[in-house]
Amino acid sequence: MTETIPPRAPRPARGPSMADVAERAGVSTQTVSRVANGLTNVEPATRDRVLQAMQVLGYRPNKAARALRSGRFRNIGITMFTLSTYGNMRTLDGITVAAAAAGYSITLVPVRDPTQEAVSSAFTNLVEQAVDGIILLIEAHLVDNSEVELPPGLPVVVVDSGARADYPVVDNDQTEGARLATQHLLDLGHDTVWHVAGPEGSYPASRRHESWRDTLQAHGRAVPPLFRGDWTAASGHALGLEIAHRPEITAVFAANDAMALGIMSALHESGRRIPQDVSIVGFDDMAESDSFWPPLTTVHQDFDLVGQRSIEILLEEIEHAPIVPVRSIVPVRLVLRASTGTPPHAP
Amino acid sequence: MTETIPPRAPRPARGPSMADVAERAGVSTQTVSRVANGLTNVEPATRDRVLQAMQVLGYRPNKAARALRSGRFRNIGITMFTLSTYGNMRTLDGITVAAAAAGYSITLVPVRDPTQEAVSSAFTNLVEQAVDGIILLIEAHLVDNSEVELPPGLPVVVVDSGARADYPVVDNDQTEGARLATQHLLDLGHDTVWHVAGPEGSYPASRRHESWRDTLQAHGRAVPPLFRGDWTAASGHALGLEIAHRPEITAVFAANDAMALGIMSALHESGRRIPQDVSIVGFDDMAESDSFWPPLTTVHQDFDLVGQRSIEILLEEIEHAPIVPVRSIVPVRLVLRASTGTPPHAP
DNA sequence: CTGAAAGCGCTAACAA
DNA sequence: TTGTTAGCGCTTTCAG
Repeated sequence: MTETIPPRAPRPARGPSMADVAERAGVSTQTVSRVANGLTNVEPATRDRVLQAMQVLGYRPNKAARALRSGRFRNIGITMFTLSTYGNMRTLDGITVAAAAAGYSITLVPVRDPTQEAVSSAFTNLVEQAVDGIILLIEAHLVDNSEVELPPGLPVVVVDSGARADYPVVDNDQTEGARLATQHLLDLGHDTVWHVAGPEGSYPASRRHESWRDTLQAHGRAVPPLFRGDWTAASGHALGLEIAHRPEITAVFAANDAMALGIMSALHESGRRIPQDVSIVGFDDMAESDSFWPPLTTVHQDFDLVGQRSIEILLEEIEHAPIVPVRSIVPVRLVLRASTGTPPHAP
Repeated sequence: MTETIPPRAPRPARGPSMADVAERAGVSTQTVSRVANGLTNVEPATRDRVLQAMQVLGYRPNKAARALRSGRFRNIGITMFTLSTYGNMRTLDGITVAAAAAGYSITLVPVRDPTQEAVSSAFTNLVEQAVDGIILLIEAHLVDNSEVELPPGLPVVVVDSGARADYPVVDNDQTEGARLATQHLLDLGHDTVWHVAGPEGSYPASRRHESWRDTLQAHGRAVPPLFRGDWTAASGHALGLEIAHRPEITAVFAANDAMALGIMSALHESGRRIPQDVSIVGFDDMAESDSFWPPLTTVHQDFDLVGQRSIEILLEEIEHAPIVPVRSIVPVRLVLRASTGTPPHAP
């Protein structure tokens, strides 16, 4: 469907420079620089001539040269796995908006796989970008692994991969979230709670898993075997088919909303009622969760705040201080909707 | 929850330069440059000494200086509204991956509102970024408006805002998608099809709307009044409540999956059955649509391909040709699932 | 295989 | 208010 593009002469590599503008306006480059930077000590008449020359020539400042002089790029690098999960996408959104408000732009460096090699190579890549600081949003244990060398010499903030003590970290309160979810189901009268976890190697998945287990143990409840998903609704659906066959399962805590959706779909298919037969709690509070059927009880994460905090800490580092191991935990809350209820009577 | 960060001495602005490495290795900066760029004409022993010096000093190349010399940044700017819609997010993902494969990184410049001012100011911002080209992903009529000056002097590709003839455009086949959706419902035997549209000012929303209308007219069917949503599931839910009260509505084409989800949720709430009472078709084919209840019949968009095409065309422009008004339409397809069926018998 | 020189576009510091 | 000088870190060109 793409029409072919005829080959052409290469476009000229460079646009007009300050020198060109200066020549056309009959002033020095310095004066052009002053105008470009909005300094006031320029005769209005001169300024106008310069402005006009810029206009005519289509001048735009060369950021590379500026950065070369100043040593600053006003740009922040972000490493992340492809934006395929809701949480990552929303966090990126929050970071981008907060950065823009502070006058910084964002450079994305994707990581293909969660392998140590891919991560290390992304770090190398990142360090060679024109960035003043780095946000790591890869939510993998790998980051936690001290074998992985974090990018050196640059301010770094780690999001959602929290155990490293040597770097500042911003993290949702995974532990509290999973506790709230599990506790809620126990409070409704369920004997125990089953868990559909996120993939191995994911830091948030592990934290939610551990907190679910700890909460059950704290109440002296049996800890059922784990269901292992991969964050997708499809994986939730597959596991949900299994869950539907087991009448002893009356309460499920899914590690994210997409998997919860898949589970609910499998339960519907199998003729099991929600929440009369099985109660479900998710994690994320996607914009759509309120429109799931039934509306999903879930743990709300404040992604915008995560983004804001990350930028705040990173800019502090960039502009004032060397790396400081701050640890910022963003609170979560349980949103009660219709997917949870009291357990069915014993058969 | 954030521990306070004590004020510190500002971090040193610059890291070690090539000159530092050269001095430590006892060679010229030129040799260091050769090693840094992986050129082969360096004695292995020399190379090793240089590499070691880099290691010790923690050298990283200064991209600004490099860009200043080469006139190229290997960086692409993207303007978009905050990533709150599925389609935008997936397209960004596709673009990022395709760009990374070509050795380019991505700089994000968010646009707050769909006002002419905000868009223009984002363009200005973008032009001053260190980018070699620009992708406009703001899917608004504004872009189409020739009053809005597109960023001058830089290669540009416009995604999903297609009527401008003066710039290359990549667009999903909105028209064909809406036609497929509407036709499918008519083929099932529905007298007519109602439409829940996206927000005014959105280019894809308009195209889907027009194509829905045209398809009905081509079949000599009544064109019912429009329902107007804003892409969110919440807006779909609100309109769905109204739809549920109208037994004459048996077939609905929603302009995206999120709104379709909201509509379905409202229908469930109101005790209307899908598809026995009302059939629904969406647009997007979100990863989750297959797990909606019932699984959603929808129009699949190939976002990865959109990303690939955009990058392909933009790089062609950057590396070879001046701006060429290519127009690339990415095909869509209808995915049949369980939310559509024959109309109910007349009462 | 290695080095010296020049200059990319810009701005800080100084001079006029 | 305006101009001159120098140099940020790197790579291209030309010599050795």
